[in-house]
Amino acid sequence: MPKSVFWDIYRDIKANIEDGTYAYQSFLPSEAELTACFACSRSSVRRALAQLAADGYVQSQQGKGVRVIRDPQMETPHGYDGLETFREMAVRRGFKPRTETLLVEQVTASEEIAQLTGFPEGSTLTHIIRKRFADERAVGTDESYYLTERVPGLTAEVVSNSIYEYLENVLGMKIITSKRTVTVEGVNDSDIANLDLDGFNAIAVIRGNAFDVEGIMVEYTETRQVPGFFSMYETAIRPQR
Amino acid sequence: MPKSVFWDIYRDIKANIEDGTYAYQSFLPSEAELTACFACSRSSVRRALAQLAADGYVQSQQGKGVRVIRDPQMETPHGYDGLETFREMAVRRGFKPRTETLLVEQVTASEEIAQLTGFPEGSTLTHIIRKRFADERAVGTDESYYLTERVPGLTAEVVSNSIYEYLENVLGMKIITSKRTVTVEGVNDSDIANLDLDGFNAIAVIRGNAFDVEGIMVEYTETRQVPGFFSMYETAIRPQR
DNA sequence: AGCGTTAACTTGTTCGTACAGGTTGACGAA
DNA sequence: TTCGTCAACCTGTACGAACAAGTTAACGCT
Repeated sequence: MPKSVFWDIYRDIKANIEDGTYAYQSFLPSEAELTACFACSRSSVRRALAQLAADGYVQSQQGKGVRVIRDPQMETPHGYDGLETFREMAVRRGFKPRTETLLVEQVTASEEIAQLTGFPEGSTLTHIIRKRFADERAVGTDESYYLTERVPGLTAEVVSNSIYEYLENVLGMKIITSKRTVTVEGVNDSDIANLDLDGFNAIAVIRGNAFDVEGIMVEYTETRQVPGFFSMYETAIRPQR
Repeated sequence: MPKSVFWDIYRDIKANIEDGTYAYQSFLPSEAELTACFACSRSSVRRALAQLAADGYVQSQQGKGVRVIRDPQMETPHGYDGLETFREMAVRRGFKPRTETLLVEQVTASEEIAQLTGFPEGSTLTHIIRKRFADERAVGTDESYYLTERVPGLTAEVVSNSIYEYLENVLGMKIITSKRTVTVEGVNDSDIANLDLDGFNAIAVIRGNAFDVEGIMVEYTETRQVPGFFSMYETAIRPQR
């Protein structure tokens, strides 16, 4: 269900921060006041506040209160995972995005592929390579392996649109957890052959795994993006252990 | 206090995942069993599980259970914020780390600096520029502004060691929330002058703010690191709203 | 005036309970 | 056998209560 008490509170407070009702550096009403205001339990209020803190909107201090630490004028909104989609990035920067599918094939995971992707050796995988264009400039490549057993029907036609939408809307599958490693590396021969590097000789490399609702790893992706076409946002909270 | 029930449970389960007692893809004991096992309330167990999920160790599925989605053989451990410190990176890769302080000065925030850093115009700031060496190769620069009022005593001597340790141990200050943006950009004149780029013409740029216990922004940092000397790890969980 | 105590707030942690909702396998009717 | 029902598990959400611990300002004593 997309509705629950604490998410309503979360959205409400978040909106008030973004429109300036709760100003940057000011204190939110106390948990007791919010509890009364929303006519719910303190637990629900606290859960909403915890989510807001994880998203970098507020920070609470024992004995004092909960302070707004997000200035809507300064900060750009990002998706839940902080990683800007190629399409989002392109649109935001005023480029026309286009995706070209270079390869769609079924493979059996060799030891080498298993080592690279983390899939068990011998798995049947769908191997996909795509190229990203912004105003017809090749700015990135995307090489993915999907577990065919759980993600069937990935054809060239399907892949040319959004794979994410296919998973969500057609297969009714949801990605719950994603793990990613970001590095910056020198270009390789494929990059030189495939991308309009515009003279650059280093690129952003994002390698990641994705897990479905059952906790099965269904995707391994390696995305390589030209400088200027990669951006990532993150909020980190120091644990109190 | 660094000890509380749910952190104990968190650590215990985490250790069992990392040493293989709870195997990759297996289910944890049910919340009821864990509650009995740890002789505590279900709430505490659930809080520990929530933290483990946020850290990419487990994923729960309603009606079934909590599955281990971390393979200790595959994945490298990172700090709480996923961003590898320069020192950590150097040590891990077998390089000898060294930090050189290029500048320590007090400045008053001009409109330009205010715009860049997010500090209020007119604030007194400590401006620091440092250079990072790995085996005597200049692989990164670090330009920071600290709010002098809250972070006093930043001299060249102090800065040549770890600023973080100075904040924590000498000033007794803690950074609670950090916000960061990561991009890959073409090199500028300073990079060319200061760094041993080894032919590379693009670098990782990490811009970030840090907030202390009071929720006051006390630091703005821009870190620029040569390709091969930057790595970041992240786990993202899709919200269920 | 200066200073320590205290009372009244705040958030942090833990407990217990109840019910909603998803999953699975056992059971019985067709 | 086949299929639907249901009971017995599981996690998800929400409530309420109690106490610990940090902060602040008012108060009263010196």
